[in-house]
Amino acid sequence: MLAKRDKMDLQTDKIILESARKVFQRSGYGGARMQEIADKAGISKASLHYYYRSKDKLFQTVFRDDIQLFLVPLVDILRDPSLTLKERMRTFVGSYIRTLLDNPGLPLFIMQELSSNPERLVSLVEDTVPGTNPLLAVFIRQIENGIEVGECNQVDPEQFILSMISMCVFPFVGRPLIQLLLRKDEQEYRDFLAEREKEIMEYLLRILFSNHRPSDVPPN
Amino acid sequence: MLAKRDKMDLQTDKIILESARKVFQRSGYGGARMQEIADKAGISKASLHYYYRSKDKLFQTVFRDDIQLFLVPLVDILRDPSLTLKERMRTFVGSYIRTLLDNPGLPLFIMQELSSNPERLVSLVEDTVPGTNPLLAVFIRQIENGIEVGECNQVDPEQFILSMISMCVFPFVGRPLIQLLLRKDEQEYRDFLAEREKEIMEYLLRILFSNHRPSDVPPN
DNA sequence: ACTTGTATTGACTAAATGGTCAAACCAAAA
DNA sequence: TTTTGGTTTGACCATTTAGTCAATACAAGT
Repeated sequence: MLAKRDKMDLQTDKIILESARKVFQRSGYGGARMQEIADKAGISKASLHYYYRSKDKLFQTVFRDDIQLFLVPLVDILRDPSLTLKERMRTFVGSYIRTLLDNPGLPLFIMQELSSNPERLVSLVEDTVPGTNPLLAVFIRQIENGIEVGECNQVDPEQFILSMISMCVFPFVGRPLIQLLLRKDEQEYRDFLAEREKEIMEYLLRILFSNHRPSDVPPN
Repeated sequence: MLAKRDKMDLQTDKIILESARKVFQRSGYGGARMQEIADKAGISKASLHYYYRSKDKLFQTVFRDDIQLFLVPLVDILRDPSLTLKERMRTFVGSYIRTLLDNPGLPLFIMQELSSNPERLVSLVEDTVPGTNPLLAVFIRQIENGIEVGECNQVDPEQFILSMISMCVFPFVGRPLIQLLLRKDEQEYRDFLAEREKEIMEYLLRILFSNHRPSDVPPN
């Protein structure tokens, strides 16, 4: 009775989504078991099906939420027209690493499912991110402009952006392996990732601005 | 009869491993189906069990091979004592991107399985890579040395190495998503990745050597 | 107290899945 | 030709899994 009330207050369907998210993230769609999700949510498997008719429906809901969580900050920052080049980079790196510190399992899950079922990509991504077309256009334009006026070094804008994303995301995707290579425990690795924001920015500035020196990080 | 001979010549167990690799890479351990592996290898499920007694045994074999393929070049280059700093970086990036171009699905598979079953990590990785201890020691020492003598910029060696690995590996892990963002088809993306080797080296040199200018790429 | 609409579950089903086995197959040795 | 050894498979089994359903519990309105 009390238990039931508690669940009601916490919204059973939200609890289910949280449990499902964990199980799907760890095992993928094929490896996930409805029973395990039900157990983790503290309900029966029948109740689980009462809320979400099928495994597929449940997965769709979880995946849609996750891909949105993963893409929205990226997209918003990448094409915000009011940001300068340096601001855009700094905002992206900071915001992204913070998002991922809160959801460490997110990228690997999305990559795995997208890779094993690429068809879902088109419909869901274009569903989540309206107007995919000019996603990187603003960013690329800014870099090209910087090169033209001689402020920036010659870089391929696409390669540069991919490098920025790589440096932010990969430490979360490859976490177990890197953690072993660097011989760090959970807490040490978290600290290492938090430190990483500053370090990445430093790298990006050095790549892009040949006259950049460590001292001119704080201003701007 | 002919079919059977063909299979014999090509070593049935090798065919099985190739099929299993593909299925495991796409679906993970939990999502993979023995029937699908058998079908892809052109044999019956019973034959599949004749060669590899259980799904677990088959997976172990595939995974062991893959993690070796993934780690050996990394390890060998990272601690080869005869390489200079720049040589080490150049060799690593070149060799690694080429390895991954031949096995694009490798990193994501390893990351996924390592993440859902981290215990396997310790035993298998330390099994595959003997003496994990001084893996990054040589590399880190070289960077620290370069900083001391004023040749290199101030960087955290661990963060720098992680960035190098990230830029090489992530484009393969995040392939479907990035391919969509950059609007490239298969061939365009392959070309993009092949180009990437030069671009990454340029970035790494700029990060590490403040006096580096685009012109001094070719010599050493 | 009775009704009503929602939430919950134990028991069940049908299909899928990993795994087994005896029988058949086949090339090469005897 | 017969035997022998490894190879292959159809049929089968036990277990697991997603999904169903009738029965129950329960809070709220009447």
